[in-house]
Amino acid sequence: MRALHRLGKQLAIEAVDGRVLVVQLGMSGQLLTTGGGAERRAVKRTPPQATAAASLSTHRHLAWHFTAARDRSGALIFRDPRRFGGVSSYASMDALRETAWGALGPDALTIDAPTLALRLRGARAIKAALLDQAVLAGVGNIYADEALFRARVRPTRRAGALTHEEIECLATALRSVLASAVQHDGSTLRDYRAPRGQPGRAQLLHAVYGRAGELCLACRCKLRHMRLAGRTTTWCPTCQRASRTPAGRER
DNA sequence: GGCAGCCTGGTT
DNA sequence: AACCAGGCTGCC
Repeated sequence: MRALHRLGKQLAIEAVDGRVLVVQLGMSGQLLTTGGGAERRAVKRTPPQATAAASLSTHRHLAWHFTAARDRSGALIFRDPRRFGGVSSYASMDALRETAWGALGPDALTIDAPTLALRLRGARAIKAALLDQAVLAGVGNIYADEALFRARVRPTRRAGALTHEEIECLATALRSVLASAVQHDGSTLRDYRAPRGQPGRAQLLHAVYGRAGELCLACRCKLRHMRLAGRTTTWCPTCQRASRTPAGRER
């Protein structure tokens, strides 16, 4: 392998000959690793019950086997119970960038406010815009809700009607929510596992996702939920106001 | 734009 | 049996 690339939720594996495989995990996909020197070290630190939760040996659709010296060979496994994910190939990174990746928006992990402002045009709901990978690449249902909560923007707000201040806040929220999720090995709600098979811990940090009916961590009022852009959407009716708060009122 | 449909499995 | 789930495509 020559290099790894990522744009949004897509991972590109560039081979030595320049050809590229793109992995998209979809809803339930996982990339798991076995063997290699690192696993032995990781196993020592992993409690036995952590691996007993779910069988990671079913629904294995694809595996790449690597050989290396001194018994350090291993494999990379693509596992996807729900089969919404997939792997596709491209002749080169240029070919990928000219086609699939050319249609994606800028990466959400490093989005800045001016760039975000340029992307958020139109009358549709801000949440629908955030979920659109052509607008911004890398935000799914969990982190759209989490970022909107942190930015105190109601998901139904028209994307093109956000104030400069709100966009600034939203860009910062997107970066920090995603960076935190990466740092915590992602959100394991059911299927997802980090490469060594360990569950993520980012779900412990969710302020709104999956908490409809519970109390807002900031204001203690009851979190509401609705269907938006075909997805369950949870928000705080007090913290995330329907329109910009008039000057002089709270913050 | 919204939304059915893709697919499996867990919960109600 | 019906409904729900982390995503995305294609069809109105």
